[in-house]
Amino acid sequence: MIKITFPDGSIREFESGVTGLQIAESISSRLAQEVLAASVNGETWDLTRPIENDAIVKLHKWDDAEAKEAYWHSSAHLMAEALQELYPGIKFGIGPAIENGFYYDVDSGEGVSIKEADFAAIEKKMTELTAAKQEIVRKEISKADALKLFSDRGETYKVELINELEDGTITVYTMGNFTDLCRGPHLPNTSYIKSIKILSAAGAYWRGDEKRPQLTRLYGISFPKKKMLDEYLILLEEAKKRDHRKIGKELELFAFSQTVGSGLPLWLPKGTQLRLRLEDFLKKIQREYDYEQVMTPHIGHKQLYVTSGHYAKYGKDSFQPIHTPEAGEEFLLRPMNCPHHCEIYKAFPHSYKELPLRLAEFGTVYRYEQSGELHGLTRVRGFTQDDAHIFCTPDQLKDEFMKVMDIILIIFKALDFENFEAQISLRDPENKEKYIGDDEGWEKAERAIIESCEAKGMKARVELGEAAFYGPKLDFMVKDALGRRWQLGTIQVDYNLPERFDLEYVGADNQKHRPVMIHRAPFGSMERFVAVLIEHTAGKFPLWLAPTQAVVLPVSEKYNDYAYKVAKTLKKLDIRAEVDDRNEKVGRKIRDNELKRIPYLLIVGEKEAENEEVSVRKQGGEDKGSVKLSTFAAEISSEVEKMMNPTEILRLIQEQ
RNA sequence: GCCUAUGUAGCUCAGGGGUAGAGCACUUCCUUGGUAAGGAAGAGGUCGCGGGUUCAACUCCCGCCAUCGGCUCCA
Repeated sequence: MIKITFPDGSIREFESGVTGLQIAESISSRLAQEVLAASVNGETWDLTRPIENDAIVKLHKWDDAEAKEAYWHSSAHLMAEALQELYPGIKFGIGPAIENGFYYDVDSGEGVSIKEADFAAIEKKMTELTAAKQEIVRKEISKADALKLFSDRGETYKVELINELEDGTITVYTMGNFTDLCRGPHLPNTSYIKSIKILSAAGAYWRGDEKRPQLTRLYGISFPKKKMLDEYLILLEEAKKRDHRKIGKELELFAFSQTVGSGLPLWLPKGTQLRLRLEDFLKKIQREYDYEQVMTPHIGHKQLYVTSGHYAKYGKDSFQPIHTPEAGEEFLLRPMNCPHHCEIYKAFPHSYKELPLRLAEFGTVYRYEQSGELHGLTRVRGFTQDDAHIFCTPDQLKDEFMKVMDIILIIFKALDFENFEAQISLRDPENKEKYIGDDEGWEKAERAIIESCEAKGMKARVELGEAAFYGPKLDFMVKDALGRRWQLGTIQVDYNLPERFDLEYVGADNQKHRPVMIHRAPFGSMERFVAVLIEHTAGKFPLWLAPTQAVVLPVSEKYNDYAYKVAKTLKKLDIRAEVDDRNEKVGRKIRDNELKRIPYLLIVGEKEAENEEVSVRKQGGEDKGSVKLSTFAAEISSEVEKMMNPTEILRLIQEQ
């Protein structure tokens, strides 16, 4: 007999060799139906794998991540089995469970490609296999046997994987005629998988290496109930409606032109208004935090980037130099603002008394992103960073770093970005040559970031090898409508550029010292931030950001003049209003999708026109009745003012 | 850059070797104290761009450009 300890601390005895499924059956038949995987001493196991010794056991139902992983992983195998039947000779790469569903990388052979049109057949075959209720059987095998098994079948990709594994740790899983190299865990049999959808096919390089063959990656998802699949598909549809590219077009925020160039966004009047509001908000915060605004050109002499190290690292993959007609000089479109700001620092000598010096600029930069990488406003070739560079003494670094964290938190709070993830990106210790600068500087910088996060109580994931080539950083990531992660705010410590630009200050000891630099961009870039903001709000912006804050609706043609007068008066008070005039010959009707997103509707008719009033209705909210135009304007202004108050927001954060 | 798909009216999309279609939007008129209102009439397209095949190409073939979903990359 063995002792099984449950999560609630209770202990029960079972025969040695009992399985997770049997334990579930002993508790209740309903649990046995719903359980999908088991954790044994913290490791996820197949439900059918015998437990030989005393163990702590937790049973996982669908809602646990462990259960979903086993479920989708088995689904990936099921898809592979179906593919093996449909495409004889197909070779398999890897096929894991992912955040939403699973994929399998396959090589369908010369001249054979699996396309969207084939999905239905694959789904059908998979469904057949689930109906067959095939047992999924785990087996431990020796490395030699594994190599033989897979090389006999010509599974070159699997053989490569096996070669890297330790003998004695190798397991395979078999279902029907399909056997796959796999660590597991898996479902007991294929009948658990009920509703299946193949979602997309895409190319993916073997082992993520663009020099190696490109396999076909088939993405799919599966659920234990048809209703869950339907709900998921509806969710995807809903997410597509929030796509910033769609809403950006509907609300006339931004556009692209083939003639201007791909990845070069054009900000339309309303989008520009939205963006300027965000910029004003940040400027206001920066005034409180003692930043100074600067302005620098969009191009710089090639030598500037040679000095900064950017040219050596990225010169060939950037927009190529601009040449002058006579002097034969070379200028680059700037890929970043820091070198310019370093030159500002160098323009005058500095005393320790002036530090920290915080130079801020909404600086537009140009980067030649690969054509396949461009994506709406989130990945573009010309964009504006809400950049600032802080030059400080080493002693001031941590304090400055934490102040920048505050700014980012204020912004995320003000815009209700609750679900951000913080990531500390450090150097890859294995590949130090990829980075510029000495070990000591790197270690100091990395320590400063980690300690700041600790001091602020910020939970951050640490990623090795994700640092910028000139220094470690703390990034803030937010998901878009479809769950894709985008990096927004970033804070980067840099001991390196001050060295390269030979930046100095005179200390209290009257000696020259090297300042430390912090690069930071709370929004990241205005383009990407606005994109994510659009997807978060589905284009229904808070009042203070709304591209149009009120729409004026005359009840009939007689009151058109008054409606236009109202809109004009409001605009003078910095409240953006438009007239939706159904009779006006030259006017543009407000699109219905847009109308729903405008916070206030102002209805004007005879009574209002006589008394200089408007009849106010809040979208999706109460009818405020008729009020004086000036009263309405004052109310909106004070509401906007309140929402744009950084000290108030900081107070709110500290209260939590 | 690579793999898959797509490009037809302002928008969403259908179509198909022989003069280009729908719904919504737009214009005019009638009706309307209104939040995707109804009726009637009308206007709107070099079918992404460039070649080729053909008596004839928006449709078939080739190349390019742009876009979607991924991969790689990401200062």
